[in-house]
Amino acid sequence: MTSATISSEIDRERFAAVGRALADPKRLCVLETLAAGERSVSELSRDVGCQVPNMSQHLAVLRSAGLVATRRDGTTVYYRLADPRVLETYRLIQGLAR
Amino acid sequence: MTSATISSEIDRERFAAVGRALADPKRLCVLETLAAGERSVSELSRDVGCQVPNMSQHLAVLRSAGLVATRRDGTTVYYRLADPRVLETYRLIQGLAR
DNA sequence: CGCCTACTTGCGTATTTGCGCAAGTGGTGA
DNA sequence: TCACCACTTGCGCAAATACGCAAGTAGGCG
Repeated sequence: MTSATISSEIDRERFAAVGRALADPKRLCVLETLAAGERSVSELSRDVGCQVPNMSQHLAVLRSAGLVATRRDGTTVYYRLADPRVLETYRLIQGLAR
Repeated sequence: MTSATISSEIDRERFAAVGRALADPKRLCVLETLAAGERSVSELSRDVGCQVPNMSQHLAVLRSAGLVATRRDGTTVYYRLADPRVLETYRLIQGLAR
């Protein structure tokens, strides 16, 4: 299956949303961190090096693109990678960027 | 190899450039079109549905991200996918976007 | 050389995006 | 109920981006 599959404009818009989620270094850093296991917002904020509200916004982008999922425990929200293919995709991108 | 590989900030910036190239529906349409074989700028412009200068800029983004390559024949410039992994990555993204 | 075609680049503008900071929401425990 | 903690949301601003249009560049041909 090397043939071209032409998508609808609406579908391409959804695919582009995934691309946009992968278009920021901080969000990629989040994915790398989450590859080691789930993390709370404040932990991610500290590890990635940005303020908590900013991290929350980045996580919202990743979440709405379907790349991460959440679990709540008390007042703490834990984020994790939503699918192994997220890392797979990121690794492919890393390989392309040379 | 499920462990996390933490990249440098500089590397993540390059990875993010690939993500940015994949963050626009028109550019994704270009990739789908090029999956069927190389195309000239004017052909892509017609197929994707935008003006030639606009297409040229989109192609410059894809080119600087290393996703497409060019060949010149006379005054015509033909673009093609630079690597099979480009399509592979795009297909993974399509799969993630559900 | 002049002229045409194919493409690239520059420029102005409207829209989007990342960020900091302030304010709001929601769960927990005294 | 009150205070506290973790997180989300709203707002304003600077920077980046997509687009249309005009102008510039480059190769081919008479």
